[in-house]
Amino acid sequence: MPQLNGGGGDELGANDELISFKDEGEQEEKISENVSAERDLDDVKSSLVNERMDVVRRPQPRADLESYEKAREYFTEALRRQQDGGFFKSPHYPGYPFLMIPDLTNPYLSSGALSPSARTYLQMKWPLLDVPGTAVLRDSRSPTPGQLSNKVPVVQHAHMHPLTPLITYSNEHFSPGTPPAHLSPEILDPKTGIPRTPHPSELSPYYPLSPGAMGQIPHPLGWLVPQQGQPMYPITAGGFRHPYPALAMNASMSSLVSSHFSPHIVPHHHHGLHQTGIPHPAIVSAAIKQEPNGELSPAANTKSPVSTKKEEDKKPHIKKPLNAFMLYMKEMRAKVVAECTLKESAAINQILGRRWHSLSREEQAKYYELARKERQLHSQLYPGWSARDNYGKRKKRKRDNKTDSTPEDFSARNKKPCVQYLPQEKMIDSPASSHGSMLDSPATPSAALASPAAPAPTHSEQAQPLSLTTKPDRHHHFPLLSKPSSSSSSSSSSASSSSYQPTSASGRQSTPPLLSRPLPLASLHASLLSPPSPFHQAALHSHHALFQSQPLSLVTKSAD
DNA sequence: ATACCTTTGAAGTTC
DNA sequence: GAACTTCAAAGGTAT
Repeated sequence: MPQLNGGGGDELGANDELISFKDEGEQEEKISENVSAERDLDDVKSSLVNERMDVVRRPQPRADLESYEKAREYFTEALRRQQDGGFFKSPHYPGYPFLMIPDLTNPYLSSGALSPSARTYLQMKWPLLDVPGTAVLRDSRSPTPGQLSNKVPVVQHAHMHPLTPLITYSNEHFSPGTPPAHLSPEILDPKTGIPRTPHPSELSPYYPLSPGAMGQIPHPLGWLVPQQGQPMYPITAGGFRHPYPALAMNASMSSLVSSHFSPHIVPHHHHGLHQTGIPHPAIVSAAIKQEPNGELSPAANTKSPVSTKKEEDKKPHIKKPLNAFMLYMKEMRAKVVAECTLKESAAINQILGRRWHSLSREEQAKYYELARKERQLHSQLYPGWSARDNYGKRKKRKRDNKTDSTPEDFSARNKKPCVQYLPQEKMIDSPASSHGSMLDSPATPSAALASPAAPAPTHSEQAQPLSLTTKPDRHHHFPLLSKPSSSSSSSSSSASSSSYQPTSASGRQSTPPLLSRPLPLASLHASLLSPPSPFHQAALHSHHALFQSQPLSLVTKSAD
């Protein structure tokens, strides 16, 4: 079980890291094949660097600074704390259950105020920690909704548990403009905008309960209870068992959770509610997303086409549970964004992707475990839900080619050139102690950890140019435990060499199955040659497939 | 206004 | 069972 101060934290905050990001961006820009582009890139880089430095060096501003500045300040402070080994020493997820903390970044709670949430969260999160309460309060109260922009969460996350945001399936509902909930007994219904009085069940869990008291309440989801065997969630057996309290707490749903909720509070529609009557963050208003083609879900009844379609439209969109990487992204995005000036999600994601690979096995294992639990919760909440239900709900990507995309086409398709991967980042990213990892099995992290065979993935990646352009071929990934426990079989073993996971062998969505990132073939082969651990075998297998399927691209790319 | 981009992983579909 | 597709988050960018 991960401990609070556990290890390897991927401490971000380091200035070096920032630099690496910058470089990355630079490289990304370099993608352009022409020199002029590089020049532009340099310019951009310079500006980015300067900006970055500003952020890093900027003296701690005071309250009178602009919201943006404040945001940064907070973030900086958070980073400092992390580095100081304080509160956020490292992102551990001992308490996956934290995700269940009601109201945490609750997208439905228009109160928007992070304050109560944050406070509650902190209190619950580390009930045993000897954390200065003032500090907690100070952090949580700070940015008022008005001060924060919609992107506030980014900053706020820095103060919250890294995973807190993970649970919020739909942040889009977050309303920064409303007053902090803790300032008023009233809670605005996110949908109706009508103020309502929070039900005791909504508040009691957090506010009234002292950290110590909370531990006395057995958590219904024992498996979620984390560290030190201390139940952190004040969820009573008879009461609120929702695995996603955050959701349940949301204005409209919280009342539903209670047996004596006020009818007027209940949304006129039941969409978004689990059969248990408990809402889930994954539920998105049907209005937001609806099936273009009117596809019916299995649950659809047999009504006339018209009515059915209507029903369909009203049906809540239950989002897929986040996978390990998504969880990681949610957590780290804020940091990356704060550390560098990059704003494009695509670029950020590239960085995150690399960082993900640079994570130690243990670290990744945490996310896999979280993801596994997320899936479990999700399945419990929506037994009948299938990923297929969401198919077609999103506009179809314009996927070009694929069919016609031959290796030759590949180059043409790529608008962006490959970026050289900077070793620096890797080194910085991965804890010194960590040999990079890769994967492990979420289900059995320990097993993965045990595997000595794993060559430092980081090395290979560091040495190898990474193409930001296309997706790294997943084939190179070692088997992960993607299907953790439950399902599969895969037990995966750990990964050894780089972060390659063969699990889903298939190529990624629209991108051609080409290797954008020149594979660390040498290292890969080396690793494969070594001990024939299951992991290696799997890797080998995947690679064979890879080579078979796209030999050409591989060669060409690597040559680069 | 909305799709795209970009990442990895999970799960679905297709063959 | 391999290969492929879709979606999950996110937010700037492009259309």
